[in-house]
Amino acid sequence: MLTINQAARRVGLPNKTLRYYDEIGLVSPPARSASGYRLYDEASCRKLAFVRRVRQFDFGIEETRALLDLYDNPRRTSAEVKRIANEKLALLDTKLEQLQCLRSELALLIDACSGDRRHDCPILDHFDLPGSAAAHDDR
Amino acid sequence: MLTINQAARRVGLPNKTLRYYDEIGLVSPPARSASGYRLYDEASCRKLAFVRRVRQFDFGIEETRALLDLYDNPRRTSAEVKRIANEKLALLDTKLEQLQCLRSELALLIDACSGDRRHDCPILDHFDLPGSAAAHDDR
DNA sequence: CATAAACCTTCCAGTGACTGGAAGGTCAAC
DNA sequence: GTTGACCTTCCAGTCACTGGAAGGTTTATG
Repeated sequence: MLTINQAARRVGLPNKTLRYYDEIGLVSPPARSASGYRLYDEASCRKLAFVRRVRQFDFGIEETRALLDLYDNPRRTSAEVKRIANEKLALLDTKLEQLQCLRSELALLIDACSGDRRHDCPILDHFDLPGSAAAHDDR
Repeated sequence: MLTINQAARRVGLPNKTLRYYDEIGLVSPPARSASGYRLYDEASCRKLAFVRRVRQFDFGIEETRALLDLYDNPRRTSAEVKRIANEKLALLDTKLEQLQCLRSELALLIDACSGDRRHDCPILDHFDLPGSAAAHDDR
């Protein structure tokens, strides 16, 4: 049985996070020592590592809990898991698309920017309101 | 002069966010009515829209504040802005790389998953601890 | 002029997923 | 036996809002 810091090192999470996961009932240590120390076994460490991996994939805590339930439940079918994973993949794709769009816009702006001591800057101009140029130009 | 909801509609942000930006001193309305209503003018709307765009690029509030200071300050050089934008671009690239990595991993797992009524699932197996197989196999 | 609705105000609480710190108990080494 | 590393709980803070309650104001209509 591992104490909290040993388990934390083993699975690569901060001990505060393990306490938090215990608190919210996501992964609780299977035992406590006589003096109240959390004691993690192999199975709970695997769950923690599982949670860490799932979290890296940007699943929220409740999604992670659902996945963990499936992981825990030997009667779950792979179809259930696949459905959840597919939903997440779609979300991930949307996010990626948005980020890529931002990335290329920002890169374009940087390209357009002289980066010298001049005071006009296409980066800042770009962030302006549509129609605010009119406020400058038309009045 | 626009009231808070008019300004909010104009720049495409919730009125709560405008109040929040006022509270933290990011963008404050230039005036209040006799009865205390926030009154936004053209310039403050432009700043709000600027902030919205910048936030879409995933800059934090303090980065946004820095950018807004530059936007506000006619003596800033484009070099300053370019430096900040370049830093952000690098961050964005890192984030994109990580997400793409996650995406392809997840896609592979979904591919490998039978998605039927069977109980073994490569998606779940994948999230397992490295070395946990040993715990199953070796004991 | 009364009233209803649609606004506006401030203040307080909650979100998600932790993170930090204080106050205090426990354990291993020298 | 005392230092120092570790453990506990509890409370507060983070970020960038978001929601709601309680109450004041403005506008439109009867």
